[in-house]
Amino acid sequence: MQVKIKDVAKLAGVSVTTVSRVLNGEKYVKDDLKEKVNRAIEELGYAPSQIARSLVRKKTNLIGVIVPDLTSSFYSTILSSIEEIASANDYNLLVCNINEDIDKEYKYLNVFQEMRVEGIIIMHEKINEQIRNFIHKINTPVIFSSVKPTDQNFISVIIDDYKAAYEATNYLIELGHESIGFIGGDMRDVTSGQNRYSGYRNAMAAADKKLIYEHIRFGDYKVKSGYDQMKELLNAGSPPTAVFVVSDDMAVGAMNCIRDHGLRVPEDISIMGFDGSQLTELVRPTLTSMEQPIHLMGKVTMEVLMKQIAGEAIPTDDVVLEHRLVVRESSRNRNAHALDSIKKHNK
Amino acid sequence: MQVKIKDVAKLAGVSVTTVSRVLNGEKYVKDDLKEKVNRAIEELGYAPSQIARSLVRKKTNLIGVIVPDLTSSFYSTILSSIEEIASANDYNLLVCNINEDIDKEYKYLNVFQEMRVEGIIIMHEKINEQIRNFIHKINTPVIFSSVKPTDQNFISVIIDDYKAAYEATNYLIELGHESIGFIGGDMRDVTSGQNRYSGYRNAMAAADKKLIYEHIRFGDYKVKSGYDQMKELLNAGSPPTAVFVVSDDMAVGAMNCIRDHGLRVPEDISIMGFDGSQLTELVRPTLTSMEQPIHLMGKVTMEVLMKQIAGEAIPTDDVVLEHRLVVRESSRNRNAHALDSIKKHNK
DNA sequence: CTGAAAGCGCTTACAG
DNA sequence: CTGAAAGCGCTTACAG
Repeated sequence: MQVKIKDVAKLAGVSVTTVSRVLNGEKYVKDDLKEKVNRAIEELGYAPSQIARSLVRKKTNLIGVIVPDLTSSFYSTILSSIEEIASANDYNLLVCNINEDIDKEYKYLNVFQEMRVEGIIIMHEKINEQIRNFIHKINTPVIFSSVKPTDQNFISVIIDDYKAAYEATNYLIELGHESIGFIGGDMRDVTSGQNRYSGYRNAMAAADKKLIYEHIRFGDYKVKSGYDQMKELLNAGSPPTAVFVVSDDMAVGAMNCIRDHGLRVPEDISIMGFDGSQLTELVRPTLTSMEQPIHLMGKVTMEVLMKQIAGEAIPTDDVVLEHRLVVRESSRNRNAHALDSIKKHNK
Repeated sequence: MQVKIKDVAKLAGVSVTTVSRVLNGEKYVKDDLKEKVNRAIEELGYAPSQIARSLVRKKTNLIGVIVPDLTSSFYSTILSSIEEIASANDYNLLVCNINEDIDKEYKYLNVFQEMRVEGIIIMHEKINEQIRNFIHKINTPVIFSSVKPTDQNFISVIIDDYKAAYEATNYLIELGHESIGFIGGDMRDVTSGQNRYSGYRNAMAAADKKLIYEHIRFGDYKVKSGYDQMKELLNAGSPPTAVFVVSDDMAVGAMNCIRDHGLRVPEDISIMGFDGSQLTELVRPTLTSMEQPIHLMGKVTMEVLMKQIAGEAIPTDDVVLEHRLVVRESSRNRNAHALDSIKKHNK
């Protein structure tokens, strides 16, 4: 039922070759023929089939993207940035939301292969053996964004999570805090689990602060787990005066928990988040956070992937972007706490 | 370089027809041949080209989705829900983020046509003449989700925005509020602009409350505009004791503004949001909101679209889902305000 | 500058 | 149960 190139050719009184030439903007078509063809196209409302075209050109202009959770502000911001660059370069995005479902990921990876996507972007690192093998087997460029799986053969666009966590912790130490709690991520995640935890521990060690294991908890990056872990932390004897939380979502949950327990941020407890999500400016008090360049991360991911596809200088190393500490209302000097206590005492 | 069906046939020592039969799970293939073929597929790591398959079957399994803003929690939740149903039915999503760029939408619509998507989902209603004509011209099913353009020929999955806004306003009236402000959306939007405003006005009229035009402002649904509009509203003489804000994002902005002005929610001003986004539970005080069934909306959108594609009973009318008032901490009885004032006075 | 023909990688009648 | 052949809607050498 769809009108095809043959119909256009017939109406214009030329060969399909000529129509194809006009379609692809080739020179060497006489103006009058070109005009006839364009009129026929217009009249029939013809749009060339990208499917047929892909088959012969062996180029689909498709990129497959695997997102862990579309409803997360962090990932959807990266995705939106990827989409912007893709669209500007005539690439289209096939989007898969896996929601913890590793089988769905494998299924989608197969779909990507069948669709002959030109490149694949993956935004999580919990890849299993099956997926690892699959990625190695297909000869489609794959790039990881915001995460780095253990496998050295994959390239990633990331920040230095260890260093960022170290600096975040150090900032709290410099504020004069002695006991600094930690709410980490999934320790199966190298990037956001292990590296951030190491950064915290080493910063504490370097400053001769001892780790209090009741002040160290692990969540799943989401708001609710931040709330739940903070609750455990508050119930564990004397709470810390500052907590470094490795995602802004969890940090917001932690702040809510503190508030619901009748304590105040930052007067009683300082909170430091991680990511630089929209939430930081939204909540009250606003959230101090070790920020990732989220938008840039998506942009660079897509740009590097396009280079890989073009066969240009394939980066052999990860692309490491700059993190940035943004101080807002949720953190303050330990001395301020002391003053507050005095004030309270004098009341 | 990609291995193709011919390679599999050669290795298995059968015809491509037989390979195709095995691939498509047809009966009438002897077990031993089937096994040979499967072994060859395995050995070569063969994955059939969906491109070639689409061309002959005239079926792409592709759905095009146009999202106004991927980073918005409202749209990304709908999208995630659409993706869930699509994926379960072997449909893949081509996602376009337009970010207010109407030209990008038109461009993408053309891409959708060239990609021969089987259906199109659009989540915004500011469609212009060009887009309207285009949608009418192509014979691909189109469905609108969460919005309803003026054009009667398109079908939408929505809530009754007028009624929802009426009830939201009425709830504030029942709480005893006399002066109820309003922060609306874009009046060029029928669904979320005009209908919600009408609901507010008629509810006020029905209760004999007079409209105070200094208490009526319009934003763009985003947090910042909620903040800005609330500021204007607070500066306009005596502020209202309650404000109905037509998006949760704006409502959060409004709450922050109130707080930054040294006033409290809900003690001084009650706030009612709209949408039922994740933010409602995240912010403190938690946000009372007239909620849309966001997740269901995405699900139903995709389900109805699949029916349209299958040519089954095409719905001639919009699908109207139920809204729901969820009361949280940001709203309270006007009497409570009075009591608060007295308390303050007696201090 | 223009067109006939081959081919992209599959599926599907058709014949056996 | 199996295979040769035509065809899906394009593009691209090739020849003129």
